[in-house]
Amino acid sequence: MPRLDESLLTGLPPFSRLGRDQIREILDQAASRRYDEGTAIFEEGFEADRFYLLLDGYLRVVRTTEGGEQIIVLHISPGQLFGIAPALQRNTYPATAVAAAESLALSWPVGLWERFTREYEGFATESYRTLGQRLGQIQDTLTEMATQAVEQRVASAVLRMANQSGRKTDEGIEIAFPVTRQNISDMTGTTLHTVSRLLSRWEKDGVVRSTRKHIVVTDPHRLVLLSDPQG
DNA sequence: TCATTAAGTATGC
DNA sequence: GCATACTTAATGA
Repeated sequence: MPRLDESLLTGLPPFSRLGRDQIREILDQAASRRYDEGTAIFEEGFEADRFYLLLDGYLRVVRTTEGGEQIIVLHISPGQLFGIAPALQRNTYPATAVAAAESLALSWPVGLWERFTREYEGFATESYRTLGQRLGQIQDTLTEMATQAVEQRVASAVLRMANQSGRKTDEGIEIAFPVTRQNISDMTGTTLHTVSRLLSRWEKDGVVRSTRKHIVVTDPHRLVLLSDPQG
């Protein structure tokens, strides 16, 4: 395995307080792997033998119901830790992580978790901050699901992806990874047909522009209004 | 208001 | 040319 460059981790929150030598130590123990779009990094219920950091790409965190339907719980962006089951005192992964685009991740054996939190200043704090933020986001979507109409939920989901991964283009804010209507319906608890109809209408109204697996938010402000029940 | 069924077109390997 | 993505209309809970 090629030696990993220290610049991969410098500046990332979990490691920002560490010196060069410590970053070197951490990298020397890491495995680095590339994942094709659609590949699972790990699966729900399986033994959590490693924890991960996403260097490049985007992930969908997915849970499957008894009925076999998929629910997209959240997305992971570059620089974020994921699969941190040890922080939850778990020995199995609570969800499946799937590469939404071609992705690159580092990973370490769970056995190192305890040492990381003990020896690397800021690592524990950042991990729990990440968990807290995710819990907050999950709670938000949960309340949204229970209280808001479909159009508001879909608008929020699209905005969330645009905010998290959006890159600005002359057209507007472009979601940086491939998303299907089905994916969005898996995030919002509706059907792909309803999502398709909404996107078609929004496109006609000049709020978004979309082609297959690709969405650009051309009028973010209008979309924010659409996500608001008062509209 | 929204899911379901159904029947079609478009797109990309 | 085939699978996958997407669109649209009709129907009914």
